[in-house]
Amino acid sequence: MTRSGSDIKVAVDAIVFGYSKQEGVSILLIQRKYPPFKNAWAIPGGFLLPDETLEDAVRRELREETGIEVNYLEQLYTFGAPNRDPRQRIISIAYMALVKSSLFQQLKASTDAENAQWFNFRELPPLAFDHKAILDTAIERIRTKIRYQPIGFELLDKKFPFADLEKLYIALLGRDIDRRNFSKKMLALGILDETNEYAKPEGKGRPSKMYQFNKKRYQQLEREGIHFEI
Amino acid sequence: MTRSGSDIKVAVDAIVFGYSKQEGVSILLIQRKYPPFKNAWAIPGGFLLPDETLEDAVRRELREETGIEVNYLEQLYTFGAPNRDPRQRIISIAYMALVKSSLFQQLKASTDAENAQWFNFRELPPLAFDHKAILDTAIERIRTKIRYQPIGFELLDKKFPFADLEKLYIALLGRDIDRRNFSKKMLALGILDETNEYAKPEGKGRPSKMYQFNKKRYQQLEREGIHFEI
DNA sequence: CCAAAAGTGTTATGCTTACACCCATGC
DNA sequence: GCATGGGTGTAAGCATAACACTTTTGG
Repeated sequence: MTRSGSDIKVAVDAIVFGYSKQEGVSILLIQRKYPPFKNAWAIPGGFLLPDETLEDAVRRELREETGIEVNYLEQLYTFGAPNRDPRQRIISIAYMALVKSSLFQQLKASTDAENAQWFNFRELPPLAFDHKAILDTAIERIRTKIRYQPIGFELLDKKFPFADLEKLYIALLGRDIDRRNFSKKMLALGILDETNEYAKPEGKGRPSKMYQFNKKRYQQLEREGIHFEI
Repeated sequence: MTRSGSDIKVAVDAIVFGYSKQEGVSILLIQRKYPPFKNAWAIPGGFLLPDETLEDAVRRELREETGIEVNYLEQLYTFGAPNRDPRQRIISIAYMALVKSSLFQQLKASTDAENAQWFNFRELPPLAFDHKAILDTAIERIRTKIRYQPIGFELLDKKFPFADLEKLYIALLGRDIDRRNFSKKMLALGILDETNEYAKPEGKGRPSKMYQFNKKRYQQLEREGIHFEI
């Protein structure tokens, strides 16, 4: 075993996804105030403290830099190329985070997060460091994962109109999906519960029933070895 | 951004898988010579040097500790709980590595790797640190991944009898698979090329044709968006 | 009553699964 | 010639994919 590693630093970064029917899928970026890459956009993140877990570090950095609280966090990949930061060797453990729709919309509206800003995931600005690669990895991950794990619900509110779920899938997958087949599959699995609430109609159109993700039921199916796939 | 991280060290660890028809799926472990966990078995690995890539570090450590050269390497997960090492904070970036069958069998035979040893993946000894968790992650990963990515071939030789491939799947998945359906699917995709060689019969039974993985064809299918699934 | 969005069933097709007998070799 | 492992096809069932009209609301 070779003993070394002393002047290598460890950081965490988080790709935060938000969603609303109007804005689509968005990603939270911050604008750098100092060189290198001064004024460029970057993924929020920072150095790991000596006694905190990786996840705690991510949550802390997000709080400090953007004021956000996420409700889903998943480790993505660790980026460690020797020259990814021009100043010194930094290993970055990247996480993917998801924010509930209502919170995302509040944040969109507020100006609290001084230099943080949401960008549609298809119209991203140039990014600092190797953050483009990190982001691509995250987008790839969420796209793949939404097809066989119920992470989409983490981007929606507790109760949501069915059409919002469908639009989320369309936005992420970048292609149309058949509404009938989609609802058939979702409802057949029993992981969606109908509520007796209705969405307030916005402008025109028939108001939709509100649905709710049934996590218990999902975990039950998971234990039985039943997987869904869209 | 919080500046810190100075006395956190970075290590890489590798879960090395080997396979032979006789031995089944095996994992390479080393026996620790010094405390903590003196004499306990552990996953090979060590500290990252200031200027090497993560993959280079893994390959170097494997060479140093076990004399092995792997032909497939994939980042698995990063383990960083504050107390995973009793001495100090160590972040470990774990990799999964695969070794070709013939090389695995050479290594089994040789005593070069003084304190390194292969263990069947179902009969593992108690492990040092959090290495059990790392190993479980790796086993889970290879099991899932072999079903939709052609990583099984990385454990076999360039040319192999079809039955070996089948046995590898049976060993990894831990259940029988239907020989006819399995070969139908594999051959239908065209990712396996028949050679005109035959395996030397060992003892009894009809000798089997040797097959070869057609990587180009697989990459072609991948580009066309066609996925296989066992 | 018109425009917009929600809600809902049926059929065809392809894929997956289940299943059993013959073949080539060594001893 | 027998024991061992290799090689092969077909039919049923199931899941997926394709497809369009009716309902409810606001204006």
